[in-house]
Amino acid sequence: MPDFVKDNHLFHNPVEFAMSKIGGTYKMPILWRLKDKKWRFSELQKSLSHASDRMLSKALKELVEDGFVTKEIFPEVPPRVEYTITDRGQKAIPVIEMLRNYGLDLLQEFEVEHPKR
Amino acid sequence: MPDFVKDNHLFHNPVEFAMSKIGGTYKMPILWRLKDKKWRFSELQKSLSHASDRMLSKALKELVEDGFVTKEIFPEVPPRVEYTITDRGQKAIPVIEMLRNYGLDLLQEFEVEHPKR
DNA sequence: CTGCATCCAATCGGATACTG
DNA sequence: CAGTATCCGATTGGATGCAG
Repeated sequence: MPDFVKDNHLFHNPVEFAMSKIGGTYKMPILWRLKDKKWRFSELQKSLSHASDRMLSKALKELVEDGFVTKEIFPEVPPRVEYTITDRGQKAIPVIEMLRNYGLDLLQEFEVEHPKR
Repeated sequence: MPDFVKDNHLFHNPVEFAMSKIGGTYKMPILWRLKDKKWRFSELQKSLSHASDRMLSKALKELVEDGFVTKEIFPEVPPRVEYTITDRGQKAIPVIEMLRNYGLDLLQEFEVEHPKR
């Protein structure tokens, strides 16, 4: 696999390219939630409580630009926006699922403790 | 999946934990190369030509510390060091392979052009 | 409600120089 | 040959304030 260029950015392997599209802290968690149903911005915000709205907004915007998610704006007051996963986004779900399961295995191996709550 | 703590660092989901172990620019390419055989530092350096030796050294060190790779030092002059994948590292290979194939699919979809050489 | 602007802190990665 | 030390720029992510 030779190097290649996309959007004026240099990549060295397919994994690097994939991670540029669905990597980062929030994109996979977002796609994972959109797997089964539409979500509103505020619902995602509540679910991904550790994400600032700026980061959430940024991740969603890129996912929409790259065609993994569609955005629907309802001209109401107050405004309502719904995010839906696309076919391209659905193709990422098995990858995310495998990464999830692998992460769960690793957690076992490293004997991670869960905090009391 | 609740949040959890490991090595004084907070994680929010299994994917995030997995990526903290095998993510970053160089770890997967390294593991992928070690899949079938031992590699010397200089061989990895030559193969991952875009990685500075500092970055390569850093990634290898973390992979060794986390038990994905073992390091064997031969007391010769000049010194020789060989890196070998462990069982834990082998478990990452199917994940990397899936991510690779997914990346290749995405490259097709996005119709990435390869530079002339 | 949805999200952008601005500013800032932390992390990541590159360049260079140097050592056992 | 196989790294480490140092310095620096780029990128990522958080906090706050504000706007349609």
